[in-house]
Amino acid sequence: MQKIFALVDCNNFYVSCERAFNPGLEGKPVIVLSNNDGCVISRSNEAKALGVEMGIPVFQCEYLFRKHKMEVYSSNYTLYADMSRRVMDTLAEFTPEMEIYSIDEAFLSLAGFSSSNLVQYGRLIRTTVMKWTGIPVSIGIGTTKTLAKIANKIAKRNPEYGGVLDITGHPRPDSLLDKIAVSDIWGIGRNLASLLGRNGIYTALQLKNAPDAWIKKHMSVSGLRTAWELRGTPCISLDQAPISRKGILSSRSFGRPVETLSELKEAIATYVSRAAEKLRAQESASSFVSVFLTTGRFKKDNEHHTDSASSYLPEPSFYTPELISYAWQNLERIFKQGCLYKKAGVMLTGIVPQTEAQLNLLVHSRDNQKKRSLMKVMDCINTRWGRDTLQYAAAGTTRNWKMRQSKRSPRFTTNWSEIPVVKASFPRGLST
DNA sequence: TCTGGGGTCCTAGGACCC
DNA sequence: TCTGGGGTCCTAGGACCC
Repeated sequence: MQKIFALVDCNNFYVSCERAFNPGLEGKPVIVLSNNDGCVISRSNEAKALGVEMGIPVFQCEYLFRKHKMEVYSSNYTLYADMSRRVMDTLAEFTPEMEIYSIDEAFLSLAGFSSSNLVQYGRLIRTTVMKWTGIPVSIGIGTTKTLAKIANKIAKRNPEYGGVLDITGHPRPDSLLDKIAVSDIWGIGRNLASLLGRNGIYTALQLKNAPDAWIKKHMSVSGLRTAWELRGTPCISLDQAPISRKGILSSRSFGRPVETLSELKEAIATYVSRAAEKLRAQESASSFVSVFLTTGRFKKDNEHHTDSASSYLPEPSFYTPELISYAWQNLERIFKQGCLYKKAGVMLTGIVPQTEAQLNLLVHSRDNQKKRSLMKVMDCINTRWGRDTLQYAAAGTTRNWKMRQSKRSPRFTTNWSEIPVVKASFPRGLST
């Protein structure tokens, strides 16, 4: 059966989440910042038009924020993750097969749907998501994921498509590919785009028609897959299986430089707890724990200092206290007195399913069942009542090294005390 | 002064095996 | 002087994605 993919992508997702709860932001330039209020990571169309670039550091564009009275928000991932879940739940109503590709994107399989009605169906999806969640989306449809991605991009840029474009059903798809720069193709980043440019290949159409041997030689098999996908041959399949991560990283920049070991220990314990929660959520255990510290990427070379240390566990573990103690040992090995650290992180690798963990003949601990129960109770309480309802003393209580988040909106949908308040005025006689 | 936080996949090269 | 022909596994680094 002919494959048909739809890529549904939320427009300016984080900004749209803020707008869903604050309609006053509609029509205004709105910006959402990265963690630690460092960079711009989401912009409304109005903000884009005023010249705020994606990924730009805040200190380089604050003058624009002030000049145009932009609405600026810290990121509120609790809210965005919950809104994402609502959008994905809605999309799942429209197809039996779908892949959640990122927090704001999903691929839907529309194989078997009548090809003459695809655009209409896309419009129905679009209006439903808007109605049920308040989030605007764009939809691109094609016979491969790469073509669906391109169709989505075109739909988003050209309002005349009404937010939905089926590139495969278009009378002259090549005329569309001719207008797409190679750098706009999924899988072609800055480096490959410049390599292609040096070889006279500037558009998606040119890449589609380039010889396989040349592509393979210069862009490896991934490049070849992209070219084939442009030609309509699916090489990248829909990945429905819930992902089991091969490495789990938890790291943050500090709100201010940190130089004491005790504060670093708090931070590392905090990051281990986060990483271990993710580990248990996928029912895995980790056998290798790494810790890194850095004084920041933007220092001059002689002032810049980054170090990391790792250790094998005697046997794979999902037990936070144990992981913290190994992480601390690593931390102590790399900590240097007098360094002003800007960021630290913990990486868990060597990940295996809990049921397949290779036990150690010599040190096997007998109370795994107890540890499992304890972790389960903690995870349940923290899921039910909010993150860190129960936390490790090792993670500290003041945490004044925490990242800056000076302009975060309320967690409208996940926290009872931050739920939106509706001010209603009732006609006389109806109020109780 | 101020610059996010996650991930994946591929290749090359070295160590080692028979 | 001449020096095989396969493999595997691991790591580092580079490319990409959101």
